[in-house]
Amino acid sequence: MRVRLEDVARAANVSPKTVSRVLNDEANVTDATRERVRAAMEAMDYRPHPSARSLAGNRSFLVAMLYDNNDNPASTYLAEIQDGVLEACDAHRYSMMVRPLRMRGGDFIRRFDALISDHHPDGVVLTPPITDYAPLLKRLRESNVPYASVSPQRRGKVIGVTMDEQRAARAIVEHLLELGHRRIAHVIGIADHGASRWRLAGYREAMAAAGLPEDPALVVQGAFTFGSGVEAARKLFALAKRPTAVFAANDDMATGVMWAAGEYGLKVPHDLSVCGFDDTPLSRQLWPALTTIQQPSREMGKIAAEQLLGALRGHGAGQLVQVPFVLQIRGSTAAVP
Amino acid sequence: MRVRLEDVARAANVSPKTVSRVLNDEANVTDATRERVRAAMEAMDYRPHPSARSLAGNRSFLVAMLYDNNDNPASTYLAEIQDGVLEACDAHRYSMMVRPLRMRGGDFIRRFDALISDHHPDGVVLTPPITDYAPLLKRLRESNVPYASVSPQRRGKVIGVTMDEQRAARAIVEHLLELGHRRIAHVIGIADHGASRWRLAGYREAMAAAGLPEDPALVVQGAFTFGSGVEAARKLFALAKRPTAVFAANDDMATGVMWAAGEYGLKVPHDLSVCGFDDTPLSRQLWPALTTIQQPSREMGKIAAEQLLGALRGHGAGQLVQVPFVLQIRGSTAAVP
DNA sequence: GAGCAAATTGACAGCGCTGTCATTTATGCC
DNA sequence: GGCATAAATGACAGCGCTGTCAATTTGCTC
Repeated sequence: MRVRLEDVARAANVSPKTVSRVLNDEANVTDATRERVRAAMEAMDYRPHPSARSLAGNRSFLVAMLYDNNDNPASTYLAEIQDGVLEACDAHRYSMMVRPLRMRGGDFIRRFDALISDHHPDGVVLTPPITDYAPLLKRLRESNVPYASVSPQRRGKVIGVTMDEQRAARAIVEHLLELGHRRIAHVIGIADHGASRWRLAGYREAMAAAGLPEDPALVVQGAFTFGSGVEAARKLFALAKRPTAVFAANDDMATGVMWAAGEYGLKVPHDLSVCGFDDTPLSRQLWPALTTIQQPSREMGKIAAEQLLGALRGHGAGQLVQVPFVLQIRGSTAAVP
Repeated sequence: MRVRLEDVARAANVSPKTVSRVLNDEANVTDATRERVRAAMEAMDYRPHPSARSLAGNRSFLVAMLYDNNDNPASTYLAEIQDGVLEACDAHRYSMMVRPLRMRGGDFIRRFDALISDHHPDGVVLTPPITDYAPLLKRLRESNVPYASVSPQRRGKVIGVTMDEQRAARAIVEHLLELGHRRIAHVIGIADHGASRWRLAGYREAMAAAGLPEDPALVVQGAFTFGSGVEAARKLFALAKRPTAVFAANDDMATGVMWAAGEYGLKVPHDLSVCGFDDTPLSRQLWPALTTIQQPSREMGKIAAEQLLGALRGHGAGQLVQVPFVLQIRGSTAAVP
């Protein structure tokens, strides 16, 4: 039979309420009592019943991770974030659920409300691009559900984790400039995503700093997908003055650019340097391997969850933590011929 | 304030217990009453409190999806399975949690027990290679936790979903044979995984059927990773009589083979045909794109979860459903020169 | 329409915990 | 040492449901 809190109380010779206090790390228990109760719990291998705790205490010990499964970023990125969130939740004995939540389609808010009333999460972790969906943020505040964001566009009072994507983008374009490239193209991601904006801004910043005026023909719209990278590249290769290097806003599109280069008989990196952003496993498996920006996604998921959990447990308000990036230089970029 | 079952009962002019019966689709409620209660629930947008239900009814409405995060298959594969499981759980108003569970390391069973006593899932979905880990299966039976498996090795009384991987492997090797290849190599996956065994068996079956004796030098051990594919390919390319085609047991290894081909100056598919297994998104993004076997992973996750949920809700015992595969012929395979 | 079995409905306790508030014990101060 | 105050502990109700079993209604037979 299951060991209940009452059994532990009897064994430690205290009231159930005191055991509950120890369980929840509450104040007003002498060290001696606390130790005795802890020992009893340990000895009996006591496991609190989550539903009972949740029902009586009016909280669920549940964190929901929300993602968009329609404009969603690469699944490996999400899987890594998820892994990090899970790790943090486990450490704090919270459980985690994942919720795909299609942003397009009018009933987004209704489905969010259903999530809340069906599962009562104590808090929510938002992943891009959901981090910036205003109606959702509004609803979260209204319903008083704490949340943390991974790479949100707006800073301010938001808690969670970011990386300086603009500086990273600038760094990768500077790498191309150092290799002697001047006609450097950029393939933009989905227009309103923060990732797209920052990466474009970093590109512009580096180009401007190098004294190169922007050539609108070299900045092409993409959509973060492989296919959109292929199409963007075709436009670029059809130009009279073709670029010598392309910086795509993510690895999938960069892969598309490399594919299109194959189509046009362009050798990477000899005839064309290509770089991406994200350092997906894929980027190491291409031939040649892709120069890109490594983002510590798993770590970012973990940090976002930790900020959320810290806030939930009243350890201060939580912050927006910034993590470093790494420029991964591989075979897809080389000096201009 | 939250709408409770009691409120619905009052509105429908019945006892709380009757509302509970309607909620749980129990027998012995007249159609008229049932309809009246349903209408009241609808009108009040009633949402049962999961913890209360769980506490009183001694079940959790929770399904746990277990995966191995150390020998784990490609993350996109798992992400798709997860998506399917989630879809099925949602449809039946169950919640889902994901649990990475490292198979190596002695405390596997202890961590599994912790999962059960911490979260009380009503059932478990197993993904490969965890599906075949005997100590776990034993423990599941002992603790009487229902489970469904995705691609289990053992058949018998197991419920879940499979694909005829041997026949699929045979089909892809037959495709190579039809292109005129005779020296066809195979790169094996991690030895004791069902996937590796079936795919090897299919390869052998096709070769034997074509009257080709097995050349041990052409069958190389890999480990399902990109790197192991590269290494396996180097061994193959170093042979005096190099193969004209390679069938790798998954796409990651096939990608490694293509990479190694680049190293050796071999053109795919002109000098070497390569094919894989799984149809990961990656396989379409290579140049040339990879001939491979498409597995309906998402669908498989959904089916496994449905079998489990069906069994949980007493709709019969559940079955082992077999799903079809599709041979995706792409640019990486061509006629022998 | 009485008599009986079967179907339907309801009363009530209790799942395992925590919130509230009362009670007991320790601590500090003159 | 006596008193005021704070810290520690406990009693008890109740969170929102469902299981058990008793009460009531319905349908059937003769």
